[in-house]
Amino acid sequence: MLCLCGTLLRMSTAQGARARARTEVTAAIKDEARRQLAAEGAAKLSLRAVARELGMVSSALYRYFPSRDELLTALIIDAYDSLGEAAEAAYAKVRGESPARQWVVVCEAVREWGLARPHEYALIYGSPVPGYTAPSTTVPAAARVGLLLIGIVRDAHQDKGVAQWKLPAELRPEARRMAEDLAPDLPPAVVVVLIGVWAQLFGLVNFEVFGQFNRVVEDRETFFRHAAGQLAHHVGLVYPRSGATER
Amino acid sequence: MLCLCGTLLRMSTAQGARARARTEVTAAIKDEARRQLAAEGAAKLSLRAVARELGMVSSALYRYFPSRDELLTALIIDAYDSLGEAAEAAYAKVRGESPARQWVVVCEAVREWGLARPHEYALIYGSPVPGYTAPSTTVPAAARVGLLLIGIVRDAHQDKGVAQWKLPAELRPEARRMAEDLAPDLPPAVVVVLIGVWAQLFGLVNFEVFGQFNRVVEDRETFFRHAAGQLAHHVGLVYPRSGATER
DNA sequence: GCACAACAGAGAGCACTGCTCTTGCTTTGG
DNA sequence: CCAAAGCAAGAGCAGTGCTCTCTGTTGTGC
Repeated sequence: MLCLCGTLLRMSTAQGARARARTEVTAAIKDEARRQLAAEGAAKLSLRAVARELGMVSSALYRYFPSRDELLTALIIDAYDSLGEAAEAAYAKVRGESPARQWVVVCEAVREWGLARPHEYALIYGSPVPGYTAPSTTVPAAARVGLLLIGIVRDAHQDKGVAQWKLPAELRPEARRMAEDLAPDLPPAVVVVLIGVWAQLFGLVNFEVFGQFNRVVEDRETFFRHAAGQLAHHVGLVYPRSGATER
Repeated sequence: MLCLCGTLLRMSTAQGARARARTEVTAAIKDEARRQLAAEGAAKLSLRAVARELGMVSSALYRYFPSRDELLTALIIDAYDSLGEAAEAAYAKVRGESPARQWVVVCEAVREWGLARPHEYALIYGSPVPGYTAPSTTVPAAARVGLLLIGIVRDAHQDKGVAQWKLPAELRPEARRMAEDLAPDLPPAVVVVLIGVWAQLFGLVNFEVFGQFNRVVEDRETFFRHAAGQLAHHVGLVYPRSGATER
């Protein structure tokens, strides 16, 4: 036990030359893979090409990633983390401001991240590429943006309460379940709307990143800000200036 | 001119044995490709495997589709059409009923179509697979569901008017533009919300089809019906029983 | 300090892919 | 009836993921 702890500690802090080289090569592989991903898309990402570009033979690459799909999942996790970081950074900049503004700013950060890296975005919010389901190792990284959005609503709720909708009876048990799992301190009705709005946000970003808005929406930034504001309104966050949109 | 017309007419009505064989083989190829698509996903769809299964040699297949990507775009168009047909069929069944109900029923049809054929759904609403942008030949087929939704709102509007939101000033020019292109007979504010809701609908379906709701939403059908109802509410369609959801 | 094990890279090779080109054969239209 | 066009087949090229074997190298326990 203690011995194992010691080993782990030593490996993570003062790693030997070999271990360091390993992490460096691993990082180099992921970097080059990310470059190819950005250039050509996930479909054309090739292990051999990555190896070639790195000046090593393709079989050597399998010492670091047991398969192409494993490389891809590593990139997926990194992408989730990068997106989460971008969202959290945007959130940090508006910490003191109104919940609605925080919400819109985080949404815009997600959108901008996706527009800047369409292929990485496609990796995580497009169709799942490798097999069928993304391995469960991606779950924690994937949850970051969602948790951030929940946090914003939670703060607003603890502050002065959020407007909430009345749920139809058939949805109430499910709503209770979801609230218990995700945010026990929030009213079930809010959690239900939140989950829906979460998906809808990525619907908006998807359509823009994947070009479905081409020749439909022109001034997409303004449009998105408006839509994100409506989503905020929908989860009960109200703009201080009494609503940018109203009946 | 006349001669050409005659030729075209003859080709489309009483096509020769060769032409018939060609359309038959083309259909068989697409069928087999669709089968493999459903079984393994777009990434593993292989021209050679399709040819093998059909008992022909791979090079022969290039007489019918000039490349793998062309085959895929053919499948994409078919998928759009199939989805559009499903949506229109669902719409036809509730023609006389309230706009809100029509809306929800069409949304549910989209969801069910996607859940039944996740890979075909991924082809059209997931990340664009072939190169970068889907060729413009897919546009008309792609618009069917959107036009159907617009139609529902238009009918409701002509009937008794729909509730509409006040737009912020910065969005008004863009709103006018969008309304002019898509539905000149609808108020710009409605069109803006409609486009947003259109994207949000597919955000909901995306998350469900691609498994983002796994371990988050359990009773997904009820949840979706509720969310679709809220979207209807959002575009100004109101339930006859004074709203399934209210403040 | 040294032997042994774990590791890293190289190369060959397998089965597969998309795609091209050439070669015969069949159908079709003038 | 015959040239032209359409079709299938086969060989072949360049590329892919992945495995296996074979060398060196590096780190570790005795």
